[in-house]
Amino acid sequence: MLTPSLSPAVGHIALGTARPGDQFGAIAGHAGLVATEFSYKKDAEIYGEDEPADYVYQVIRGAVRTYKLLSDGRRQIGAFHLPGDVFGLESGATHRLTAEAIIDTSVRLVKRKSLEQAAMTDVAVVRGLLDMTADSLKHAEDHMLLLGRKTAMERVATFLLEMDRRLAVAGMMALPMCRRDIGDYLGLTLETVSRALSQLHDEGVLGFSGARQIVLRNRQRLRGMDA
Amino acid sequence: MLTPSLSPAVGHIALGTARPGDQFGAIAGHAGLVATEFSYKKDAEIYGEDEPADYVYQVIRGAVRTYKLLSDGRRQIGAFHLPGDVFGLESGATHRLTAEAIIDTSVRLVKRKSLEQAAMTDVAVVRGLLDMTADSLKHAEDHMLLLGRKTAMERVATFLLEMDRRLAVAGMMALPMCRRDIGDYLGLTLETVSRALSQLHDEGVLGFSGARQIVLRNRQRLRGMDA
DNA sequence: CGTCCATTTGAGGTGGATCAACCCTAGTGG
DNA sequence: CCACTAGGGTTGATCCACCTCAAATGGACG
Repeated sequence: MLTPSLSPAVGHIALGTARPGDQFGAIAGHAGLVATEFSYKKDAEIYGEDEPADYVYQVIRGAVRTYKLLSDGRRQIGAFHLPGDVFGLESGATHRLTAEAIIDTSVRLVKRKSLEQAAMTDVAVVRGLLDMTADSLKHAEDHMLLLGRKTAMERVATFLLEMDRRLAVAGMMALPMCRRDIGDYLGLTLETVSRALSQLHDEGVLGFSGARQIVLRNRQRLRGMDA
Repeated sequence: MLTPSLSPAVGHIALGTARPGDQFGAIAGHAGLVATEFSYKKDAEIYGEDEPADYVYQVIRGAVRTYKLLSDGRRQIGAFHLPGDVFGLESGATHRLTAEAIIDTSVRLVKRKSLEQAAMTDVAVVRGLLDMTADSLKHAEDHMLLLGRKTAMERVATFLLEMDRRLAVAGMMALPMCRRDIGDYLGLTLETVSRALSQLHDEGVLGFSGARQIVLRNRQRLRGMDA
């Protein structure tokens, strides 16, 4: 992992200007918490599985994938983290997934120690951490249902609706990730993802302008497909 | 859902005798928290998906499954809860999975409101809730890898090692759940689970004394199979 | 304009699902 | 105490959704 403190891109800013809806909101107001900014190039590792969890991160710009690997290289992406999302929050001492920048990405990070310090005296801080962890758990529970029981088409429909909700601007979404990432998120191969998207395109449910620029033309239909 | 307060089986006990390793440990010491005991018959629903989350539960005796359903009845069990385990802990207002007793089961429960009250003033309580939620998240992350990327045999091997760790006594485990439950936990059919177990039996990796009494004869081999 | 990688599309294979008996065993009632 | 029954479990045969392997196409960038 790159060491943030050695980077020329580092700057120090005080947390305390929480925007509405900011996931850092609950902890941002705490005096004394200092956030550092840092940037990662496409495909750069932010932290590795089982590495010490010394920082907590928030995406400012770009996109991050967190995943687990099996010994033979099979990969399961647990979540995509988009601007505003917090990731890398752990209860134990180490990270349980690897985090990588999907595209050039900027993150804000705070020292885990200082967060623990703040949490020791401020109930609102711990409460904020609890809510963020509970959000991750909710996502994981929904995703277990998808991975264990949904068909390929249902998985892709669910994915499209999730991404539409999280990153659509003006009815259009620009996916940061490739087909292989989508497959590894949905428990499918990249070919199966591609075929499902092609079929949805043929049926007029979505439109492409470039493989990663997608506009949903029939959300209702898609909701009906996600089981 | 049955209403605990109407049950004849109800009794009131003060939390405060935390055993070492008790998952309730961090919150049990808090003065004023009252736990109620309650029992459920085999297959009884403890709470339903989207019902108000008014209580948090701990298994005393028996076993609980928590699951999500798709509209056509496909089911994904997210976790099995065994004696000592806490379940039903939510950040939002409602439960996100359904909970059912697998066999006759006793639970301890505390009012969510009183927990929130305690959490408001006591950092240790929130911290306890955070740690328990983080444990659930860790399990969910591991399970996503299993559901998305492991083969049937790898899933069953992982399941056996998990149950061995959690409920083996004297090298033997008594599974409380049927093959269908195991399948719905692992994202497989009950037939596939049965075939995998039979194969492991034929290979001498495990022994049966009744379909649900299993003894692992070669844990190392099993660990090698769980990928 | 050419190169490279992502994506699409095609053809064929397969792991696990489905459908269908059959078997075991715990529980029940005679 | 044993025959009967029902529900859980096993096993077999077949099917098919998705994977694998392979090739063609396309789009971004130098």
